[in-house]
Amino acid sequence: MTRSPVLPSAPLPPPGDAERPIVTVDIVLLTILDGRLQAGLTQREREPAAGAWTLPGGWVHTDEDQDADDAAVRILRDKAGLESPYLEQLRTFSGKHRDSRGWSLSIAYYAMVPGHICERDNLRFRWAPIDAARSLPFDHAEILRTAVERVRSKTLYSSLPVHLMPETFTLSQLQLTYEHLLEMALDKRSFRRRIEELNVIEEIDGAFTTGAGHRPAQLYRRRPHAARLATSSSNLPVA
Amino acid sequence: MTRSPVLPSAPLPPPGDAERPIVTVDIVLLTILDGRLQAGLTQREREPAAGAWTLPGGWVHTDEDQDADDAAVRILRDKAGLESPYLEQLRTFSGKHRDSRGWSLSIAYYAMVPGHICERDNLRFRWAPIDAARSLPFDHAEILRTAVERVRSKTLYSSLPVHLMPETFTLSQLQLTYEHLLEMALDKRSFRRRIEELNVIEEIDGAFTTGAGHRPAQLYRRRPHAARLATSSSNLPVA
DNA sequence: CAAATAGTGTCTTTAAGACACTATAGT
DNA sequence: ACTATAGTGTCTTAAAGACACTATTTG
Repeated sequence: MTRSPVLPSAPLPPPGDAERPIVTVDIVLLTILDGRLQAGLTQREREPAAGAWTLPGGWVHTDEDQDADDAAVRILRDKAGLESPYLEQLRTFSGKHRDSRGWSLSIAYYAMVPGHICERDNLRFRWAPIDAARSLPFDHAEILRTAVERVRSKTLYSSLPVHLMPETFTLSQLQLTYEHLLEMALDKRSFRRRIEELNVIEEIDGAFTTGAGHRPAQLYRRRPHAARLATSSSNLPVA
Repeated sequence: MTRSPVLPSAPLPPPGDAERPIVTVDIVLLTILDGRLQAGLTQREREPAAGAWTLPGGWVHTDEDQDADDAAVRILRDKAGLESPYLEQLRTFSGKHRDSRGWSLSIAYYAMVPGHICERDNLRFRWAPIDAARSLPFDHAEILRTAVERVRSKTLYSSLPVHLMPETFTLSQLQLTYEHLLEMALDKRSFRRRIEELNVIEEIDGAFTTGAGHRPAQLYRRRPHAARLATSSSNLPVA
């Protein structure tokens, strides 16, 4: 192939800084609370939309963040007091009109934590049932909807919801979590078969629930290899 | 919840332009050629890596692109002469070290076209078998690997590969395309059952292949609703 | 009619769902 | 002994795979 006689409308030097998009990271933080899927929201401190509750987010700090994953971890630490939640990139939302300050771009993530975490009350933070969060500012409602859709569809064939569980849990508790996520009842036998095949949790030898008025249940924990920061390929059905 | 006495390390005004990341779009353009999965590459015109073959990409033009999808469409038009290929966002790659010019961010897409398209030879463009493209500059090899992985895994449960087919095609040709993608043989009966259930292609009434030394084959086409620009949720298994 | 590929019938194997049954704690 | 939930056995149903068989063209 020879040199092109006419150059395609190819990039010349990097665009002037003024034309560079605004780059942020936004996070859909999910948990199960009161038997419902809830999203973590923070209250904005300044314009635009000062005072409004939004998805936790922030600028990418090119001086301190190695990459966008890093920025997401930092933001969750600062805004929700979380140390190592399960975190995975969702997708990037961009455009001229999604933010009044100009052409902007948000690398969106979703994160999952067990219920009853995030109780630092010096934070402007609260949980909201996902149905009550339909009217978030910017395009945050769309980001939330996309994340919930992604999490629900992964729930159908993967072990993603184990990241909503506490350190130790029973199979019945895990099944309840799946049922709250999917908003449908699951068959106990099929559920247990599926989870066992996925091979992501393990029995804790000799550890059982006590004190309930019925037969004690085996306690389980996540297998250690279940990473907290996932690449998008890690929970696919096996080929 | 009351106002926080100590502000979290929250964003102050937007970072100065100099600290904004460099934002590009890169595209993994795929086709089947010579019975193998191949990627479309363009030759870089300037530093860094001038002369090297890379994934087609370019700056986001905040003045003319409505959003990142728009930028991807423009880049494919300019660099590969394509008008409406199937296009879907893959994920965003970012970091301090992926480009020598500084903290950069690439919104990666994958695109799929029928073979024997893109034959404008005033373009610095060529096809390369994906195995021969392991040593692309920047992190383009990783982006390519991620895209191929995504496409292969979607092939297992979706109709994605119909976008690699020409206007009209036979079921045997479609099966061959799946087999080239997955690098495995598929059972004819199961394949036809699956495709029929997906409901994405339709018989062309009375149109058959001719001239081959054997029984003619029914010709098919994509059903019109099969969008060329997909959101990530559109090809999921049904709930 | 021989060769080659298109397309179908149907049996086998595997996975998913339904659902009853047994197990074991607390009261 | 009764209740409530944990956990298992097993039959039924649906999906996937294997593979032989029929169909229809060209030469």
